[in-house]
Amino acid sequence: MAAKSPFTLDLGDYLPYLVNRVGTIIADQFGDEALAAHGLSIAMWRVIAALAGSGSQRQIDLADLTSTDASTLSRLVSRLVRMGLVLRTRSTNSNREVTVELSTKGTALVGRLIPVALAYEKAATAGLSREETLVLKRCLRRVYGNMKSRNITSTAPAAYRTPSQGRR
Amino acid sequence: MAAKSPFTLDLGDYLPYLVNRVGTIIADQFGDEALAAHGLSIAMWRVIAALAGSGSQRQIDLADLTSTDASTLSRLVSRLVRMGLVLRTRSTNSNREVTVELSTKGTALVGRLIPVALAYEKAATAGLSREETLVLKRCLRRVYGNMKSRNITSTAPAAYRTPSQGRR
DNA sequence: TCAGAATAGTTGAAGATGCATCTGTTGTAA
DNA sequence: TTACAACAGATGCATCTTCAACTATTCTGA
Repeated sequence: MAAKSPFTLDLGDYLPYLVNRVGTIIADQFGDEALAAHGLSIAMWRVIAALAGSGSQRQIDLADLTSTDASTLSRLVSRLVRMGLVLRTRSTNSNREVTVELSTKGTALVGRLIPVALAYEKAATAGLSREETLVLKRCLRRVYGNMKSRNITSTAPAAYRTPSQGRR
Repeated sequence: MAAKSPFTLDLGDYLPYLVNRVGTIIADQFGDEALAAHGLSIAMWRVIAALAGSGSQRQIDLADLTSTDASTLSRLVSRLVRMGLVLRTRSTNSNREVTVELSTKGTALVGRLIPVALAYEKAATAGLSREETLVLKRCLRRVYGNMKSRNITSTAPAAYRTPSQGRR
């Protein structure tokens, strides 16, 4: 096998490349084939899916959860409110916060889309053994944790995590 | 362990979610910390990295290689040409095609960035064993192949692939 | 308690992106 | 050949995203 020089780049073995193209192709297909018919974009789907998965959220937490800029999310939520899929109410415990939750209509829609989303996931992982799929997901969680803490340590003083952190 | 209902969504176990957030966090950090200083966006980096990894390309192949829309790529290349990083020449064998290649300056820049990119990849996979990293990458390639062929079969008549197709 | 910092959310404006469309070129088959 | 389809690339336009600036609220500690 060829030696790996630090000055050449093998895209097929470069993790950020692999991750980006997988994320793009799944989002494109799911968006075109499953979401478009409901007038939803991928960004909107991410919001209602996060609400379905984690319950009512403050906008800022939703932004983090969906990897969306807070300002983009603000406009996205406005749009979803206009569509009648989510409710935006002032948070009970703080007057500057806002709570976003699924409406009845939003719950119904996301409930119909979740099986479709899971079917896409199944198609995506076709041919992988159960163990491989577990490793794949566990590794992705770990990679995210690695990058996230890298970010934190550069902001906060020294919030190091043990090399065997989990995050489950 | 809790049973997996087809009507609830556990984001932390949902592949498209895991992939999207990993792709986003790596791109954001690499973009802000490594590319911005050179006046490069992630989209531009993807183009020059693809050229470094796979050599001169037609625009349409570059578009596929970088998961970028052909029209976006057209403008991206124009920008990179203006920056002196790539050259756009009429293809020798076809007059409607264009060949994009790295300039000397572009080659030099990408050569300095590749080690940085690989360092980010290393940071991202910290704590994963060599075997886990191999499985991770292999699975991502397979997932991409799965989605790509799904797409092809929906366009072409019946170009089915065997359930154990590879794609390396 | 009170001033200043931090936080949550919104908005304006610039830039990026994606879709539809256009031009020009190449491939196909009658 | 000639007509038509397919393809590569560029561009107009609408939309989306991002960054910075702004308002309003809450937290902090002197």
